[in-house]
Amino acid sequence: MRERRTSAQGRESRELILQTALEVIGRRGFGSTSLRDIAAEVGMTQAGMLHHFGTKENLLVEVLRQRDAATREALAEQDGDEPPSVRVARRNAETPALVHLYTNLQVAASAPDHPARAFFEERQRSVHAVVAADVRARQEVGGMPAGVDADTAATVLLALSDGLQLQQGVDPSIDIAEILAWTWERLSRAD
Amino acid sequence: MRERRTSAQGRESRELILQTALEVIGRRGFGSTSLRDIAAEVGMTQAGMLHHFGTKENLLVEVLRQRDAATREALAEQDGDEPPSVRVARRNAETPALVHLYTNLQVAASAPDHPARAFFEERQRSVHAVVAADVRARQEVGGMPAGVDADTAATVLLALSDGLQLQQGVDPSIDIAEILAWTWERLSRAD
DNA sequence: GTCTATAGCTTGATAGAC
DNA sequence: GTCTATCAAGCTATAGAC
Repeated sequence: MRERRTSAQGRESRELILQTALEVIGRRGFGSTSLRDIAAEVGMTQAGMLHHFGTKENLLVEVLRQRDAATREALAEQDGDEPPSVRVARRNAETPALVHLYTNLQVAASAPDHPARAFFEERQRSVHAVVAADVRARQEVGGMPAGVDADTAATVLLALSDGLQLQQGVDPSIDIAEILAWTWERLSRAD
Repeated sequence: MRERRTSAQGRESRELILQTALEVIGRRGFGSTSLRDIAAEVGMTQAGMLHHFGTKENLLVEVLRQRDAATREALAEQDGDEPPSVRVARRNAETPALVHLYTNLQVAASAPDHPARAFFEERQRSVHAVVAADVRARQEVGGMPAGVDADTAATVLLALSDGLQLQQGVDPSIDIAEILAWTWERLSRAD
């Protein structure tokens, strides 16, 4: 029983750290947030946090990993006829801090030797696969013209999502889901 | 004459610094390039460089400013029927370092108090205006259906460009101009 | 206009006690 | 699992000589 309790506490610490990290980054901005800043808010020291995650990048990647898992679950639920890209965008609009973290970390991970690079490579592949599969499924039901290449469409939808998130950093008035839906609608027009 | 010569030398120093900054960032990556790194390659000290630009951000923004000016000139030249977004993408493909710098600096400028924020706000406005005007011009000639809202189309094309650049950081195999042309073609289909 | 020297700060990470 | 203490390194920016 002791082991169980210990392990549960450990899990709670991790949860608290991840959640707080996101909060602080949202408030101070990615570039101005240090491990110390997060630790202070958690009520722990920098060293204490690193005991759980090893490095800063591990910690941040873990935030995104958890979010991705939650997003997959949310997508599994039935919800009208909207494509995944639009549904995810609506969801993300509720958590701007997460979008900020995602964008910043991905850009940093462009460096060939960045520790988070592998995560983003894999993530890009898997997300692309989901979106492309959705397009193909709709083509079989006639919801999307067969003339549209599913992989290209997926690339467009995903890049558009990322680009809108990037632009939103500078111009917060952009409504990402709306623009995505507009684009989706244009792509769906019969040839 | 002395004044003329002095000023000309100053201009040459600035040029050399800007050019070298881009080279070094391309080689080492944005996140791993310090003023010292650039200065070393220029054959000058960090302090010497700051005499010309004041701060690091000023220097980097100046690189983008010059590039923007050159791009505007290039766009003015006649060149087939391709829309500005595609032409610019083809041009950018020749200078990946510049795309890397642009993307990184823009993300960093998302922070509300970042010194480069104003530059990107203004830039976004002006680029949007150019692209939207191009769409409207084509609508008058019949090259683009009137049912397409020009501002929305411009937002899509620009965000798509940015997003593709972002993704290219992780997956260099993406052909940005091709995807943009594909999207442009789909948007141009008559209603 | 360029240099030397350095201030002044922040950072991520580690060692070792408890 | 968490803390204290500290390291080693890095950075931008500035002061002042030349």
